[in-house]
Amino acid sequence: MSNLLSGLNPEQLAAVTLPAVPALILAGAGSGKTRVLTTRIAWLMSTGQVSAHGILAVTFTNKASKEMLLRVGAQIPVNARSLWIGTFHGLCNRLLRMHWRDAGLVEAFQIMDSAEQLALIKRLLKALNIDDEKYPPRDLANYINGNKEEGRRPAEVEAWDEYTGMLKQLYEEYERQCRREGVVDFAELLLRCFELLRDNAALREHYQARFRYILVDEFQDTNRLQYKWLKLLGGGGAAVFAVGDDDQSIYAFRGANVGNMRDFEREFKVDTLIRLEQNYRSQGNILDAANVLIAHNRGRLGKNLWTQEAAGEPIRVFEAASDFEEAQFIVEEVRQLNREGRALSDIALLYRSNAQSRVLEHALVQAAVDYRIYGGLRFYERQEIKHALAYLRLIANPDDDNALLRVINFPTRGIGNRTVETLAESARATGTSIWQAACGGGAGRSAASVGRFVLMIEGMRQEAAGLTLPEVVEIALTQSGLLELYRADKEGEERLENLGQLVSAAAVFIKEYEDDITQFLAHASLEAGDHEAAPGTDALQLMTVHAAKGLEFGAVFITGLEEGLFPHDNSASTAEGLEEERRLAYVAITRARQRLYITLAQSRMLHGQTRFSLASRFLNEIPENLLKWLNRGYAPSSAAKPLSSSRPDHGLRVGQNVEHAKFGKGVVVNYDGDGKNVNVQVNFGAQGVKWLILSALLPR
DNA sequence: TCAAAACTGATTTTT
DNA sequence: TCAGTTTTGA
Repeated sequence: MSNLLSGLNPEQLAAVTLPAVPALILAGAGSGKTRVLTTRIAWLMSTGQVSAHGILAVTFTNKASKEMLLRVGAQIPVNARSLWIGTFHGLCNRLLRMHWRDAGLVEAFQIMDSAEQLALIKRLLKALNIDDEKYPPRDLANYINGNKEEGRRPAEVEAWDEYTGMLKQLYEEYERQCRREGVVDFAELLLRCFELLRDNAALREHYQARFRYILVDEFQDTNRLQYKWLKLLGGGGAAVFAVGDDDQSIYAFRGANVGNMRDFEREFKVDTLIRLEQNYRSQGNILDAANVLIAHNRGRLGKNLWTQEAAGEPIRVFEAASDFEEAQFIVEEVRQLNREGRALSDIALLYRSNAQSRVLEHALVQAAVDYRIYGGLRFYERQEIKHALAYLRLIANPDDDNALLRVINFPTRGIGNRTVETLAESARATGTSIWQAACGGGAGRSAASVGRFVLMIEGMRQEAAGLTLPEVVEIALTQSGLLELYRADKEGEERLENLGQLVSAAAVFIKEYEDDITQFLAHASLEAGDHEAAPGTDALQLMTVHAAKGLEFGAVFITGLEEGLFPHDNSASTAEGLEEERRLAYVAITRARQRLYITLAQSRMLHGQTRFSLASRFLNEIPENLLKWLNRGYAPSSAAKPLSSSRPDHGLRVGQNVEHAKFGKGVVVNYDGDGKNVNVQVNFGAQGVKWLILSALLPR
């Protein structure tokens, strides 16, 4: 055990060895958060305070829960089955599978991903003859998910006019349809599990008595429903150990509520708040910059990172004339770093929005620098995989309309749109699934084709009964004609390969978990596979700042540090939005170990137009003594061209820097008029974009 | 039934 | 600008 605890700093040690009371651990970036979490689990078990059976550890991503399990396992022998470590959704799925009857679900309930949820909504609107321009499917999905994440069923939803009344009604219809099909969406997993525990005293007390220790990772990212779920489960006096960092809360837009941290302190009567402020990642200047920047936010729980490391290098700043030039600079610098011996995989290019990657990629391709982008298609999201899974879903639960519609005519088997619509209508009329309608005949002219499809699925189901999961997958691939289809397709080679991998995945699954189709499908829905760089190859890492959270690199480039882009225009108008942008910048800075670059461009191509902007206020918030400007006083180059070739005599130029007595520094975006009456549009960054008369401006 | 043409909207995203 | 979606037309 001394072994287990050795090397921990005093705060880490205090957190790891806390008694069985609710505690909030404020864990700064790079402060050894995961180590504290895993060591606490190992310590609790090795000291005999609790067995694996009594511990529940919750994370947000599969990646995090896998890592946690791995690292606990490295410290102490564990039985992965009795130790419940998983994502909120994964754990709720586990509980609902065990108690499906009490939860009011069908045994083989299927999990819809976001795309499937949207497809179901579109279908619903069509069936109900609702104008999808007045009620956009996306908005409706947000409305439904939003309500579920607040714990509200249709009955609890407020409606005050025709429009909101319709939304409420559609929410009801949506639920009815989900029930008919035996499917649940992601939010439903959480809400249904919450309600199960809330309404079933015996079950609630059972699990409250079982999980005496609950550990939560990334607590600042929890939404209201997840918080309520934790409160319910920990309500029996469990020691809830919440680890989080309010300064790294960057997911408010998807329902994360930082306020949960304060609520937790109050409602769980936390009197042990531990701050992990020693940073083991970044050098001094980088940490200083991060600390000063984040200090501009209000209402923080408060934290100041420090390090034993030296100050290190200053932060390098490069202001380019254009996004193109910014990319050129970065590529040159990356090559230089690489020549100096830094692996490409230890260098990251971070950006606020995905659109920025285009120019960077272009420059990288030209310079033949290997790179990887985070955020492509994941394994289980591939078309051929989705098709294969749809057949498996029909085997497990034929009432799943999404699955049926996806493959009833794929590969094509003479069941056209018309026929499908007839089936859907008759299903609608009788309140059943499309499968039921297909079984009942009445498909008009194409009755024969539909009948063959039904027989094929029935055949698969019967055969599946006696086979192992990988065998069932193979049957589905063969009998559906998917394999044949892709074999005939000269570009189907990669798809065939992926389908082969699906069979392997099924084989791995039954070894690690269970030989059960539904469980495998749940696994596929909850864990769509990762889309990060394939290990092995040394490649430069490109990603959004959001995607970089939790990662670290020797050298980091934060690009596009401009007003309007970072902070983004869409967020800068509210105090909360702006503070979240600042936290995002904080996350970006704290990714770097030794070297940090901040780059910006005076002009940038956006939505097909050249935009001129000023340096980000975040850059101005970093003290000058921490920065090293690589090209201060740089004159705008040819990228800034006059609007018209016939240059007016006032000498104004789009992209020109100007100054205003009240609004300060700005950049000319546009102008209008000639001679004496010239109006100029100026982008003043944080002060906004304004139209002014020329005489109000001074050139700079 | 498919491909071309027209249209639209563009911040961040895991489960 | 450009990618994704929907409409149109042969």
